[in-house]
Amino acid sequence: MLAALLQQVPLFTPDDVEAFLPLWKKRYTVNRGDFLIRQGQVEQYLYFVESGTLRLYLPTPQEEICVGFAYPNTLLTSFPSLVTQTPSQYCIQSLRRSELLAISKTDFDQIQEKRPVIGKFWRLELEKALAGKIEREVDLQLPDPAQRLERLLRRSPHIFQLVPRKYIASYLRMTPETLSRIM
Amino acid sequence: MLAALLQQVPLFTPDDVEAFLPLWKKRYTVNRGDFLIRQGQVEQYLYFVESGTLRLYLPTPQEEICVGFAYPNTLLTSFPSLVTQTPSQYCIQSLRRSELLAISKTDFDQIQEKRPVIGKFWRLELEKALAGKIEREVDLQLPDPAQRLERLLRRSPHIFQLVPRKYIASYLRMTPETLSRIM
DNA sequence: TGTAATTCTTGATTTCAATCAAGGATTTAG
DNA sequence: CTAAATCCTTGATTGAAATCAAGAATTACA
Repeated sequence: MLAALLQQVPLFTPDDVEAFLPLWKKRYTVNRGDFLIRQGQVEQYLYFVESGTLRLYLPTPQEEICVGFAYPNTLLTSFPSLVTQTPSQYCIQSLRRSELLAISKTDFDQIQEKRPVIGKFWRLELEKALAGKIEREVDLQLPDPAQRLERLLRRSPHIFQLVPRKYIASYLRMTPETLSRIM
Repeated sequence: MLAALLQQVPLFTPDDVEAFLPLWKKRYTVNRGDFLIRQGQVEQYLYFVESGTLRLYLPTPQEEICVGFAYPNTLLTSFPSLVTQTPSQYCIQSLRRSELLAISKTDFDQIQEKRPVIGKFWRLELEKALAGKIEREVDLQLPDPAQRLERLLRRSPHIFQLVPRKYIASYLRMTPETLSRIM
């Protein structure tokens, strides 16, 4: 599954894939409600979701602010913690039984040094992620809840099949009641 | 100025800097109100701000949504347009006389291929930018305007010296009146 | 430097989403 | 399969920020 995905990256030779794939050695199975990482822990892994659904959120005194979701074929990590090796602000919780593969930061850093093409792959992933966050930034600034919903429906309709509405509402910075009224 | 900054990047040898620096060959001077890029144009350059202040915004039928600022020693571009080579959604406007250096996308791509260390430099810049956007995403989701202001004051106090309040208000998704009342 | 343009502040009013509340639907898990 | 928990919907009310408005302060530039 990860294999299929990596094989389709045009940058990679079969040899690259063969070197990369075995580094994804940890297999995680997390049940509904379990945490992949909690606030305060330092992120050590980059994950690949094989099955299931997860939510990323920031716990605050007032509420849990949902900042993202992960589902099959997505990469997942507490990014700022991973790159700076500081305690994570965010929690990652599984919304159902989920299966993941993981590569450690050190293995990932090393193979990027050894194989520049994997460094380039990661650069392209970062570029995609950054462009996505810039889109998202605009979404969040739209003053009308219906507009925010519309943009999410357009860009990620599948989320509505996977994730309870209350989390989507938080992600769209509105209450579940408001989301219910405009859907 | 850019030279000083690049020399301080630990990754770079003097030879790297010598290869990189001359590619920043375009010099732009833009006056107050001038545009570096308008909606619909395809971004060709990565800019470095030598002096001045600029704002990045999304024009919408209802309002101009401010999504960022640039000031001396920052890199600047209409990022999604640059990486995907599609028309920019965003405008970049100068808020005062500003001077910039620019490197073309093609030159930048080429030197990253030739010198992996510059690819790595860019990867690290992307990681920083992405971590910053993730912080920003949380800032925008905070329901209380005073909290959003507080976080910006903490992280970027200098922009309050550089940028008219009305743009900062938009950036914080509130009206200038609200910002005035809570400052 | 003086004048026009722009930006900021403050007050009064309105609007729209949050909150509070309760019943109904769906999902989970034993 | 059933009970319990969770989640969603709908209505009534409240509250906080947007809007509207006007005057003051600041900044631009000729």
